[in-house]
Amino acid sequence: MPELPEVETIVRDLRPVLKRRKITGVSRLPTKMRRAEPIDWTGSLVGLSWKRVTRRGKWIVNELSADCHLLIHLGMTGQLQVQKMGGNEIDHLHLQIELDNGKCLQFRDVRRFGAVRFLTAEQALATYFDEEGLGPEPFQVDPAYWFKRLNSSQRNLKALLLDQGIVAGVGNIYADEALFRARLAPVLRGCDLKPAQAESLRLAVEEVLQDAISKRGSTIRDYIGGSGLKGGFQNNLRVYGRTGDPCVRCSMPVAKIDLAGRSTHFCPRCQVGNGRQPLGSKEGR
DNA sequence: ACAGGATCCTGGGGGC
DNA sequence: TGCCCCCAGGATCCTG
Repeated sequence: MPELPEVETIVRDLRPVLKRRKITGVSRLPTKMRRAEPIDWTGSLVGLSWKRVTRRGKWIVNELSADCHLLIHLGMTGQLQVQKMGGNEIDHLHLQIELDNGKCLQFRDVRRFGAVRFLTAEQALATYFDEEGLGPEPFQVDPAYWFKRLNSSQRNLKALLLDQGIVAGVGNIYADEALFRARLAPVLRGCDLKPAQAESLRLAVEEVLQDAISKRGSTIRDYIGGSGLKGGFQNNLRVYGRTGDPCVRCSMPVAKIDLAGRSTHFCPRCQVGNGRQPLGSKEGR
């Protein structure tokens, strides 16, 4: 389930491989993808070449010539790799872009929760994400903005972290991990946050994402990097997927609840809820 | 405004 | 062995 660190890893892997490559053909079209745009993919893409590969939130941004952009969202099971042409047949291949060096960029997505968008020069990228309501990058969050966005909401912290309009790129794994690092209970409401707690959460989000990037992300199930390598951060997760294991700080068993429609892992003892106590913890006020 | 559920989608795993 | 059911969760939509 790729979140920001996994997407960043893929972007870094693909960047040198796609640099200046020209598109010579499109041999698999994303027609089975959900929300697939009914455009002429071959006519739009063939002849264009890569300028840069970047990332915005969980989106992979391919900057192409003629000011066009190919945006790819991996959803939950998306994989993006460059392979040699004529390899083994691959299941769930939804986009195959042939390159001028005998290789191809393959977008595979078993569950089709991902998305592919093509933007022409007229559909400027500069305004696209703003219009989509995507929030700031986690490493560029203004502390005043952060406190205001959180503190003006009655929603719980888990839901706020998952909201891509507040901060882009955080998913279920790193939301739980950031809350653990900040010692804040996921059920705590934004409006209950004190400024210092909001700030420690902001820093925890930055820190956990940075740590995960340095380990090439977490491979829980399907994720592989752009070079086919698995991530290494799954071994550093402190609460996600560790239900019942002793908390690394206080040895209380890690709890799992359903929150904001997602499985949510936390330590009931050392993640404080400012009075909002989920499972009989004695912490907080 | 917010919570919660349903939806999309498939493969893996547990239980029987 | 085989079958059924549940689970995973990114984003979006709908309802209460």
